[in-house]
Amino acid sequence: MAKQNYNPAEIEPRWQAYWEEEGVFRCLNPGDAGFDESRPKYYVLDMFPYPSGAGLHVGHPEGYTATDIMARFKRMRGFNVLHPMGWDAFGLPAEQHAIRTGTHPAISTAENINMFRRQLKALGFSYDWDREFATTDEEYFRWTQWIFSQLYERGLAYVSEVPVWWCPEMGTVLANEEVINGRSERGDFECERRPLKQWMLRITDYAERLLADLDGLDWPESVKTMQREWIGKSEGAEVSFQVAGHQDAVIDVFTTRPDTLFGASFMVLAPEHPLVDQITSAAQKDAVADYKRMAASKSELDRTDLAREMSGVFTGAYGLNPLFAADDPRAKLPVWIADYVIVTYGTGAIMAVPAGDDRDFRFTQEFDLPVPAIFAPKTGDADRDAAIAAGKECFVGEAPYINSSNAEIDLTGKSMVEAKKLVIEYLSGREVGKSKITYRLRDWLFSRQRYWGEPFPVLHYEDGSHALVPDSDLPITLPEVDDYRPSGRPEALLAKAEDWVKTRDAAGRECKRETNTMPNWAGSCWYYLRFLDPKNSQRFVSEAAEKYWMPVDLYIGGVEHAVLHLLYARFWHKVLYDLGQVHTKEPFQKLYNQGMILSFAYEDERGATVPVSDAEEDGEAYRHKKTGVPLKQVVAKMSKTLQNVVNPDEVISDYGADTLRLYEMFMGPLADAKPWNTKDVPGTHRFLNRVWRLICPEDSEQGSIHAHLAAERDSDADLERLLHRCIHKVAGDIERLAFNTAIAAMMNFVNEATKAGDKLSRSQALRFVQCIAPFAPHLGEELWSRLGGGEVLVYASWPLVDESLLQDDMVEMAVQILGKLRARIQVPADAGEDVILEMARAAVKDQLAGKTIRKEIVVKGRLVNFVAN
RNA sequence: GCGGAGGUGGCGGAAUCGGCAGACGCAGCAGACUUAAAAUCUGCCGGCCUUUACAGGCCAUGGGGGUUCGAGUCCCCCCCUCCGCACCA
Repeated sequence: MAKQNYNPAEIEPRWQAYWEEEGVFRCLNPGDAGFDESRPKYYVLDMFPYPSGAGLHVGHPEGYTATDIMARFKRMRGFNVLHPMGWDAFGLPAEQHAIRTGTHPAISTAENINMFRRQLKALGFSYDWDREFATTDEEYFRWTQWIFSQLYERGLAYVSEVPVWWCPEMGTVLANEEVINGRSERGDFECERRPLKQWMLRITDYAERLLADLDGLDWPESVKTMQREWIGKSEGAEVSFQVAGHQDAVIDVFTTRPDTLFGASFMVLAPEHPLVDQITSAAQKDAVADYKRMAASKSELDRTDLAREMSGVFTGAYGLNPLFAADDPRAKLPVWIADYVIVTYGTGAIMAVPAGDDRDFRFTQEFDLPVPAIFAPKTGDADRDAAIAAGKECFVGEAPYINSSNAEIDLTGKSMVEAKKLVIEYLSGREVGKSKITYRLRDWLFSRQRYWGEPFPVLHYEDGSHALVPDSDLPITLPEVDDYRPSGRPEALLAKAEDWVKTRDAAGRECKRETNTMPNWAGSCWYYLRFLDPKNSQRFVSEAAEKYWMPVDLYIGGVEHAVLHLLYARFWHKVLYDLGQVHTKEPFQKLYNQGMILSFAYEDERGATVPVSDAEEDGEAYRHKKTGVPLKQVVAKMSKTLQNVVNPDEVISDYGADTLRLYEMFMGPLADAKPWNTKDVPGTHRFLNRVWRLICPEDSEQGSIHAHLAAERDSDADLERLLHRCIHKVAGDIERLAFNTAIAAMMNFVNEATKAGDKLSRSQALRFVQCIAPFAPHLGEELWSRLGGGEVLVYASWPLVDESLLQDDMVEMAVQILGKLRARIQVPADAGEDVILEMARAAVKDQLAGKTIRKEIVVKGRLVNFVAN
């Protein structure tokens, strides 16, 4: 028999095979034979990956290890745990690969999934693989199409011709959320606005609920803030302005500050505003046309550049302030067009109040327009106050009103809230205004012109009408095409499949299939529901499974999905809730974002990147191995260009999966970004080795353990105390996702147990092994089995903690004088204040000599502080 | 500009409720074992100063002020880093 030490390459595949063969992680549903409904449930979910051709990188196992520890811990705590994994497999990369190689996306996707599955299994994650599916499976996207039909029937899906983002490089349109500063979020390609006929989803109908329901969620505040900002609710008023000399023209504006209407001195329309041509005077016609042309040619980036100067042109028309009579000189407001007003927000027109708005004020400075003062603030800066009251500076906020009255209302002395109310009441009474809520959120542009996505279950007729494909005909599958290359025109790729497009409806009428496909986000909008009941052919999920498992108790993934995926999924979920298909208003009760794993990279003096393999440490500095030039160490995202990518397969082959899992959890807090340090990995591996040697003799025969662990005997009291503390600390830390400190606690125990030699008892060894098993499950099972722990460790219940053992009989306390440490004393844990004080005084007798004690502070178990001088 | 998170040894980080700053790990130093090395084990390991030693003192959590017997933690001002939003009326 071969002698062996800790050998992950041998034990890890063995236990993985065992788990799989025995179906250890199979998770039962209500109604299944053997399902125990007395146990509480726990649904712990990873954001499922897009299976790219590059395989797993070290960022993936970070979140996956965290959820796996939680899943394993909750199982040991007696929960029914649902911990599934699947594939977000529609998307552009597979299609681009197809363009390059001619391989059908379905084939490369299947290959990538196989690679990902193999890599994930090598990490020992406790997924119920029986529930695995890909969004590209017909039996899955059948229901994605079905949900679309539900949206359609509720009037939440519609076709509209609106200006949308078209990305020529990707050959598709994109949603607002996918375009940042006029460039695509994926790939960073230039995009342009084009009016195109597209499918839209009415997410704006849910804006208020998407906003309000954030409050009840246990999510990172930063993500909630991002969603709130994206929804962008603002409360104010809509005000209608007559246009002098144009009976049929009314300019509606949206304002959050109706109380400043008395200070309106001009108006601004977006250059694209539909009224511009109608109201422009003959004299201004050319100037306006020129300006419109200029604004249209500007890229989105130029238009949103804050630093640039304000531009605009007078239209020659005048709006009339509804607070004043038409012949009152204060009523007449020149109407300008300017590109600082954007057509897609509010009504695309504003009333300009330079005394109360910084942008409007800057505009008056640019074009030398008057600034009627409406505020007289007391900011404490007398010069500034005077300038504001004189209309020489603007003031944004709440301040006492001046010059704000007409024959019927007077804002003098009113608060902002009162003033807003007064003005809105005045306007409503005359039907020239009303209170109004505006959202920044736009409807979701839901169609793409690409191949590798879900087809729409929609038929088009010659007369321009369209209808849904009946549910019984779902799924609509993708046709075969020869050529995946985009045409360069905004035209759907599926249009090339003419035989597929031309079809007949159930009644035999000729019609054409919708040729757009759904965006990548569609599949991830409801996958968490399908995991509950993935094989159901009658419903997208059974009622019983949905009622039992929802909501997701813990959802871990990257912060990059803060707005897109998480907002879209919440929207669909709420629609399903309204349809009575799910019973919770929100899908994800607790959300947690893991931080990005960064890596060191090296730059020479010119800032050029040097491959990590060419850098060497030279004392405190770094230099190039070959040329010797000094290098600077930087922390950066892992990338091919920086040549600092760490490959998880290599880490596993060098140290094993347990070491990789443990290292990623030990690096630092889960939520933080942190650099991968190759030199630290052996440290965690050493720790696992120490755990091994604590239980197995060096060069042991297979399956052997230390002689003193072979039979049960009395446990050493000190070690028992340390063990209880360790178990308690680890359990608490897992609950709060503080895995780094949990590991530190286990290291402490192992250090102490190692020093204690053969005092460790079999029972203690078994309990410690249970404690470490969620982190290093293969090592855990192996040692559990060698110690004779019985059945598989996965379902052994978490060791009990005796609260009374968490504290020592004697505790060390600090003795301070004026807050400075002067001595330490050992006192019985249950000692009274008198006893403690007596011992403390004795301990610092010399330092107290000649001083008067003014006050004595005792914090039991911590310290004594003498206020003495 | 607005909003959010953060700044602690040579490095990653700990300090959960205002109570002994630096747990745990890495790197480093010294020693044991070894013919030697690796591996392993033990000890030391924030800075400055006093001291033969034992010990002891002072400073220290980005900077400055404050509250408190006591502040990494609370309050005010400032600096820096990262993230999000960005003419949103």
